[in-house]
Amino acid sequence: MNLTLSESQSLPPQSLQRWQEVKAPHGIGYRIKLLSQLMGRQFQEYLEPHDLTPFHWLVLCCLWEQDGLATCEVGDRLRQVGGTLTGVLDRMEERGLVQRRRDLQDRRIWRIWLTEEGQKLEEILPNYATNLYEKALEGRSDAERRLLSEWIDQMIGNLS
Amino acid sequence: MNLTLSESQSLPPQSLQRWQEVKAPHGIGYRIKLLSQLMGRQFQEYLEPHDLTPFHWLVLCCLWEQDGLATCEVGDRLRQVGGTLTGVLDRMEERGLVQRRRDLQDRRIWRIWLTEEGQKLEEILPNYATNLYEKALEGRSDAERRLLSEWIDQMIGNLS
DNA sequence: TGCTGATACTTAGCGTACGAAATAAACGAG
DNA sequence: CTCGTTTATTTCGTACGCTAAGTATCAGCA
Repeated sequence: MNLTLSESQSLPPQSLQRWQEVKAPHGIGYRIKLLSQLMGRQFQEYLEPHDLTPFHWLVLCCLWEQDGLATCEVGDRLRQVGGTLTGVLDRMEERGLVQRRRDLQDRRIWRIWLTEEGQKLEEILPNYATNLYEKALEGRSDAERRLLSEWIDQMIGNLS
Repeated sequence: MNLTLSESQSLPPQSLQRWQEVKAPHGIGYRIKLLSQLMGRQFQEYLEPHDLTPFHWLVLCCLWEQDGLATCEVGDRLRQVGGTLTGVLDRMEERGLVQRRRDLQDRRIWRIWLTEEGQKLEEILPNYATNLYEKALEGRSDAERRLLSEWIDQMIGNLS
């Protein structure tokens, strides 16, 4: 079996389907996730003093944008499956950053709400998301920025 | 504490040290690792039929380039710490892809050697590494390619 | 020869990450 | 109103990925 790219078109339909049906992220969450992977250690060292993992911070970013998201909505934004979220949210709840409450209309849904501590952190870590992204584009012309931004989008699956 | 990027210069020296002392990768291994993260599922689906995880494939790439590497040399190329490698190599050995043998000169070192099956896979998965990287740059002009390539290098820590 | 520090690797513990199976709740057709 | 399907979440098992601590070996030096 030859797996060169010229043959990537002939992947079983199901595989392609699964790749394409990935939902578009809302906001800048996934880009940040990508960057946090790229930045690696350096990124963690910013968060360490606050006893936050990158993942915790990403969840907080989502909630700062809109509090009371459902677990699956957070998953959509961060492109994580439910199984992963469960453990992360467990630890965040234990750590006192968020609280889970059941949706009153649809009792299948658990909504995630920021605690007071979670809200406070937004002020302590201001604009970090934007700055992290900007740093990657630092010193680039507008044309270059557009290209890079567009390229990232293409790489992670033709996002809007 | 303000964590905007303008203050990233004032990180404790030790932290900066740790970030900068990351060793440069040999060959294209780390770029591929980066791309495999970006490509995500799609990438795994290529490897699945061969019962390979992306990590297994990366280790194989290193060994195809040079067989009989020490564990720490593989770690350098893939930018992984020893603790991570141990488990991965355990599974690869169990799976019959590689074999660990002690270095005769320096008995602290365990060298990783491809088994027959590991060697065969090189022919089954030809040029995939290069093609994966090329696909990301597909349809770009030379100038754009240079920029993107340069930018990736910058992002992952000023590689050579 | 025996001590000391460096080096290569393993072990342990924690936190992601995924898919698949299980559970619970909502919903639509008859 | 009930049955089967869909949807939201959790649980389970496996595989990274990191740090810190432990073990074995080497290498230099008195």
